Amino acid sequence: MLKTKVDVDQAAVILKLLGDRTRLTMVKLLENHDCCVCEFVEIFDMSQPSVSQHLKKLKQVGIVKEKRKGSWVFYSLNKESEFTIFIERLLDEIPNQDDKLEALEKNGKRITCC
Amino acid sequence: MLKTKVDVDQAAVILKLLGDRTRLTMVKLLENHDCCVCEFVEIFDMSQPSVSQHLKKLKQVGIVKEKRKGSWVFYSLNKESEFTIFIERLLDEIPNQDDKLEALEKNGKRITCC
DNA sequence: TGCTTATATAAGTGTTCGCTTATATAATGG
DNA sequence: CCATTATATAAGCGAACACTTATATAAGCA
Repeated sequence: MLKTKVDVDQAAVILKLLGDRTRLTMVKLLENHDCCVCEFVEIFDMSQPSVSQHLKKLKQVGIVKEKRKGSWVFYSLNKESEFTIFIERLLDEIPNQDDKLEALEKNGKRITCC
Repeated sequence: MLKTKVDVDQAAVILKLLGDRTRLTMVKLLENHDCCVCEFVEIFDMSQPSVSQHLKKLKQVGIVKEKRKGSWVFYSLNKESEFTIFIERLLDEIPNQDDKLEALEKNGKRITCC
């Protein structure tokens, strides 16, 4: 049987993780694009360890997954999680953040990574 | 113009608040019923100050509102908040918690409050 | 008025959080 | 193999969090 609703405790865990400006923006960006760590470092103007730690938390509960390509590690939304529908509905309610990636593109910082 | 989406920063604040098992369950219960503080104390088996502090946080950002009736203070979902749609869509994704109120009712603890 | 019940606020405490710097690991290319 | 680049992990730290107990405020009632 397909589970249509997420348990309250599980939902609280997801919401707590997404209740952080940085992680919420990350996940919204990943809705439409795969991104590598160094791109997030640029976008959030944040140290690389800090970015890695945020991504690790998102990965631990299965919100995102990673794929290594050469020396880069690309992150993407995990579409097979039991929380996928819940998260996608949630992301529908917040505005697109792709302007942040476009800004990278203009600075040539998107291409150097990919 | 009606705002259909919630700003990322605002969304993060809401999600952080709802990213707590106790507060999320409270809000889900308030979706269908007004509740007073003492009922939450029973339901969550938690100290009265702790319950009051959770409700205060929810009130501060406008998620809930309060109305005094005699010596009791009843809390309800604030339907006029700019986050109302966002929150109601979110609550749609988690299961009804009314069994907790029904349990109170059976113990006669619901009536003594209302 | 004084007593009881309901709720709020204050203060203290251990835990979690998000960051930092330093270091380890992994892959690339000379 | 060595140097460089990308990423992960470890350790430390101040701030925020969720609780507690003690106390204050507010309403109801004898």
